[in-house]
Amino acid sequence: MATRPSDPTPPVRAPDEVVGYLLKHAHLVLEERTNAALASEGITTRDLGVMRVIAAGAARSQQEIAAVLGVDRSSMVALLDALEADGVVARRPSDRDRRRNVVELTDAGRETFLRAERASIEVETRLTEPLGADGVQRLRAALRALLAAAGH
Amino acid sequence: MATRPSDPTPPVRAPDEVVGYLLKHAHLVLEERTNAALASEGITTRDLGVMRVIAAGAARSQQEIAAVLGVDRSSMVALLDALEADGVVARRPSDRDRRRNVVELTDAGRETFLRAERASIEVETRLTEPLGADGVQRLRAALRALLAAAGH
DNA sequence: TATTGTTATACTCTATAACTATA
DNA sequence: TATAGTTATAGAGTATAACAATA
Repeated sequence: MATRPSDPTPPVRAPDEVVGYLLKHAHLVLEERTNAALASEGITTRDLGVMRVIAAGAARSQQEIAAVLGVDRSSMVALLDALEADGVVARRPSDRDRRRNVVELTDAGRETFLRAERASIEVETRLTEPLGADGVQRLRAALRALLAAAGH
Repeated sequence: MATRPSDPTPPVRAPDEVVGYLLKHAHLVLEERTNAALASEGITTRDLGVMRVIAAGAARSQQEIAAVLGVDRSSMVALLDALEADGVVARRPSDRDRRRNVVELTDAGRETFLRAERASIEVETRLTEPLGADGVQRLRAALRALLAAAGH
């Protein structure tokens, strides 16, 4: 297996040459810092993700929100329970299909979202500062291309 | 940034404009495909990560391996138990400090590692194909810079 | 019959604290 | 006293399957 081009011996890669390692650790540090920045709002990075999908109008029912975030609909229930208990989102049965819940931000939720999104952007900007504005855009484009190649 | 510089209303970002969202989903799809490619070797993406740290000589004791991978030393125990039961790694007490375990790949483990790393590289290459070889290198550089900015 | 939200449940991954053996 | 590995345990986060209400 060492000599044939069709079956090469791979080099031993250092962990930080591996894209998966880099993606995982970059995500972990960004999430950790965002959580710290959102602590005063009483929400987590994941909560902000849910609120952002709602605020962006990218989804309306619980199942649609879950699909955008890539989690199961059953996992969305507890997440929305907590946000509803905090008074930042509201659920109401859809007029057109009463099986579905229309999920919306409350007035307080919109304010919380704007403050939290501002803090989140600040963390993201600070952490990606060494890349420059162009670099961040290229990073986003590369990750989107990777996801598109995977059919996402 | 719409009116007052010190207290701007953030735009409502689409989820796929958010770096954290892109990092998380890119990592998930890469891990999922790597797991599928490694299934025939009987190891997971995480197992390969551990074996890579050992193979690269980036760490020798269990605690050092755990530190490189960013997990607790107690989490490393079960991980190594499974790999040792599979016969791909071996633990022996260090001669110089008998509290520490020197962790090494067995002969079979080295072969498993080479096959698995080859499969892992193939998955990574296929998924990052639309970026081109330069694009992948720029992606790695950007993620390393981000981690370096965070002190990692 | 199929679908939405829900519940009960279990599984994976992880960390914390306490233990042991060594230093 | 401090450290490496281990164990017991608990907390997130997740999914699967079954149920009620509705389509």
